[in-house]
Amino acid sequence: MLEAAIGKMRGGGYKATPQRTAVLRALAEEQHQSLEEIRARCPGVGLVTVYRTLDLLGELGIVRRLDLGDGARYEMAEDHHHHAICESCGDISEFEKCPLDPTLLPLEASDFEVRSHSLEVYGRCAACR
Amino acid sequence: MLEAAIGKMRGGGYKATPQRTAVLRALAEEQHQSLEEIRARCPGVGLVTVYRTLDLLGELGIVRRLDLGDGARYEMAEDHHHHAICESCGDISEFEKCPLDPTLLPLEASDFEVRSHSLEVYGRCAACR
DNA sequence: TTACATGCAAATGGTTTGCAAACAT
DNA sequence: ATGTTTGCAAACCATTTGCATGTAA
Repeated sequence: MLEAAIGKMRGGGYKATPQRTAVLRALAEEQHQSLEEIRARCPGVGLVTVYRTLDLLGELGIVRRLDLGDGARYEMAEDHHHHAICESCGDISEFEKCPLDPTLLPLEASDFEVRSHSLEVYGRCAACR
Repeated sequence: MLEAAIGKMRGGGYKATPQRTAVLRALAEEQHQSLEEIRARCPGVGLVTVYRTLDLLGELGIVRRLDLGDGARYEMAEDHHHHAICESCGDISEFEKCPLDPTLLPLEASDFEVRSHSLEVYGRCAACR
């Protein structure tokens, strides 16, 4: 899992430094973390380096950056899932099953080449109803 | 269209000032505009007021704030549509038809009450292929 | 060895806040 | 009259950049 990411980095001509792998490990521990959450998981790594590493990993397609209303969040791109955001308490949960019906995608017909997608569902969670 | 939004504002105990309606009119002119684009459409309104108005309209559920990778963008919440973002040139296009298959939504079964959703498709547009 | 990576401090830029003047009801 | 809204300037805070030092390959 991390091996693949490290391989991608090396393949791109980038060095697999301790800081970069530390950030990677932090990312693997939990979905959609904020920068501070990530940073808390790799205390030895400087703030600027975390930013630059996330940037690099983003370009390599290893991490995905998202903004669900509060600030920026990051997650491993590989594990495809979607978000359910409670508008009342702000809790974010995930679900794996993708309710997209590909035959209903109008882009199939057009010249747009679909590479990935992102789906967020907003509403109220069980606790807030 | 704007009438409904104005009514909602008044209903919430807020005044429908010229500045606020100017921002509303600006929003109605085009989808997913950046703050500066909105501002260009209502030159007389102060920067801070635009921010505060967008904030207010957001709370009232009239506008939706989104972040597609570049900064924040805003659009009228009422017109439900989705985004196709070209990863190469950054162009954003919309499509109306919603490819969501509601029966595949796993949340239906759980206690999460779905109010709205947001879908973005990433890939390459016709011009960039 | 050597080009790449790190980290501090400082710069930046979008967004928010304090406060006094203008306004709607 | 009274409470709301506006707008400037200043404060704020997340993110980026310059540059000297450290390090992976």
